[in-house]
Amino acid sequence: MIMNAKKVHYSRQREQIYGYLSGRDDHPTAEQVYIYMKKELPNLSLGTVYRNLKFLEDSGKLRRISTPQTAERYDWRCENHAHFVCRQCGRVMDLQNINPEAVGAAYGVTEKGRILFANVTVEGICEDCLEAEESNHTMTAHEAE
Amino acid sequence: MIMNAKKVHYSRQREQIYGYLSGRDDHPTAEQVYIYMKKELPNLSLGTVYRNLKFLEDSGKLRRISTPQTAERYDWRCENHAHFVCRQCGRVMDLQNINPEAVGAAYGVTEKGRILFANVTVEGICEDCLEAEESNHTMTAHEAE
DNA sequence: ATACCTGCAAATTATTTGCAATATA
DNA sequence: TATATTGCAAATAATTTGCAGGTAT
Repeated sequence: MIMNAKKVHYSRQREQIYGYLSGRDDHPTAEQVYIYMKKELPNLSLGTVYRNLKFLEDSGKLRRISTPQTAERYDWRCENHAHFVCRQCGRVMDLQNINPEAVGAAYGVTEKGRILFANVTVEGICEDCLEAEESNHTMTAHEAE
Repeated sequence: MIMNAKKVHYSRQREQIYGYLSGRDDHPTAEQVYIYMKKELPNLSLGTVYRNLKFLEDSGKLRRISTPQTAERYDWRCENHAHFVCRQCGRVMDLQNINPEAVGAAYGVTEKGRILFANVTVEGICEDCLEAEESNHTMTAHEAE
């Protein structure tokens, strides 16, 4: 049976949350969005942020990315693309686009299921953290393990 | 300065948790491990399960895998390999092994950071869920969106 | 004997949800 | 006016942690 599609009302909160996210390349968490937006909308609530992030995700305007860290991050670039995550500082950087079917083929998806998306996240230590670590070592000598 | 390495004591809990995980190919969550282990060790506590999973992960005997679902899953296969996750039933299946450097190269890691690991997860609907969905459709006619 | 580990319960963290009030269509 | 959306606070879910007692070395 036809589900009566609920009509979407405009909301300034939703607009601004999307506006904040779009264009940036640093994949903020819900909390980060909240803290920033609070400056412009002082009585914004965290629940509203979560609700709108989910709404925007469901309507295909945002993508949620799960990293080995706890909190989810949000990305306005919706084409399927890879990420690099620094294990030290947690930064998430964009890499190239991905063809999910191709990834499935490359890594041996054998069954006849439907492929919708491929999550490719390269983990490591970013250049900056690596440098910081090195200069740290030269100063304090060797650490044991 | 040399950190006095703490010596590891044997514990039956740790042994059995690892024993339970190793060999299986369905990637249980901490809760699932707990529920099962409880049968053999009736006064096992969930905290102990978490502590040991983390211990085993840190000592390189288990790998933790983050899927789009909430709870973390644990995998005794530690070589870097890809997974297929069904968005419907949540099942996680093993795919082929991965060379993290190769993935980095393939998707354009440009900076000189260190590459440690690559997370490749193909998302989709598995064969079983697809069939269930289809037989459902033939019975109940079309759904609108 | 010492230090690691456990069970238990309370604490944290991330996210979701019920509800009355408010804004949009 | 009807209903989507909000703010607030309470509720969940997943995981972590402090502590007192138990266990391995």
